[in-house]
Amino acid sequence: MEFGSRLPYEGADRHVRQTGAPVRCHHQLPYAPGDLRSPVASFFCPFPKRAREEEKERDAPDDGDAMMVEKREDEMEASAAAIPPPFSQIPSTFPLPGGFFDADGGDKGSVGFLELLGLRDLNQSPFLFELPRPTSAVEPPPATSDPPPRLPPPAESSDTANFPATPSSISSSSTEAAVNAIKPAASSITNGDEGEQAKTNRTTKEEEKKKGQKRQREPRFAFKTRSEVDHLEDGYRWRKYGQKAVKNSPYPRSYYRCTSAACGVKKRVERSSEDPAVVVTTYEGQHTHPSPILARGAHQPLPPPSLVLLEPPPPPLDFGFPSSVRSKDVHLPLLGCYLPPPPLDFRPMTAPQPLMLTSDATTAVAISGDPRHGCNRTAEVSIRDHGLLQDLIPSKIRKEEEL
DNA sequence: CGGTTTTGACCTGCGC
DNA sequence: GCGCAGGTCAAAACCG
Repeated sequence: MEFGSRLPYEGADRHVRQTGAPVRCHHQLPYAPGDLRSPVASFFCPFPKRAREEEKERDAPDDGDAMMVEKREDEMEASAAAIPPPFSQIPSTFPLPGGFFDADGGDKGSVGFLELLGLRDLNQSPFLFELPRPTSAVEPPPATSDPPPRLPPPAESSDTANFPATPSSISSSSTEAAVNAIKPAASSITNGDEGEQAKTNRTTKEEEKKKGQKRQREPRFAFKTRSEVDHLEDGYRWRKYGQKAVKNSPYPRSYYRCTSAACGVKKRVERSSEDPAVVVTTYEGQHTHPSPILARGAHQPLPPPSLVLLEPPPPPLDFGFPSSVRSKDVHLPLLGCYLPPPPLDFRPMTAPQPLMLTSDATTAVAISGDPRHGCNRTAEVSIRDHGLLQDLIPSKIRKEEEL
């Protein structure tokens, strides 16, 4: 049996399976998307090992920190579950009850989302977003779920919706592979003729092969969430298209694809073998449409997506909500919105820039870095737009940075 | 009946 | 070249 899914996983996934409906929770949300209380634990960029290796090569040999990060990423990818130190270092502790939000179970005291982002201690903050996409796109970490106090909703989404259907965003230097990877998928869905599409896909790959080009995956980003629910609500509808047992892990990995036509976004969901309470979700690609849920879920005319996520205003962190809430319904603030934004002006970074956070084409935030590398960039926060970052970063901080 | 999930088979990349 | 593991396909089953 290839699918070891009938084990512990079953229970956790039941919520989704029983309904047969779109993987989406309809329960009362313990918090609104973007709410600080959301359980996102940590982010990491699981982009292709190879790419990372290449990047690593380019990286200065003396960049120990960077190396460590990469290694961890590898490990992470190897077993999506492993929560390597790097992440454990992340201010993963959310001031929430029952450690629900405690990404790594550590107890480092209360830490706000911003702090989580590394703003608390820019010089040391180890964590967060890594956008290793060497040449191109940056992975906008979805600030997902968590609570980014304010996530850029699909609205900015206009971003989301307007994102050049993917490929372009992937970029400049991004290889054709990336583009091809997306187009085929999108078209297949659109035509409803997956069979042909699949063939097309393969054909494309073969062509790439002939050309001697290596197939490149779409930029991906992942995050961990402590939740009982495997599939976290993120504002989009997903269709499960596969499940595989994961080596060295009792938990299977599920593969989902965005149900929207022409949207080739995929995501993988799996539980950490080390900590079953942790769900690792990896997104690949970017949505080419607005969140279907926001579009229809509201009872009232929806404000611009961005606004939607912004409200209700995150209440003071009152972590006293019922335990029943825990993990039952985990809604991620439209992660899709964070998917690879249009080509950013990210000059080829020599080394992985740990803590790179981007919300859209014009926003980039290096939350941390290696001081030795002039990563003063670290604390370098360049906010050029009014997207996610602005919501995430207090104006005060921004001003300071700008000065 | 349309959409989603399940799941065995198949494809692909990678390490040895 | 071979084997393994990850990823995807697609037919059948399932569900509302």
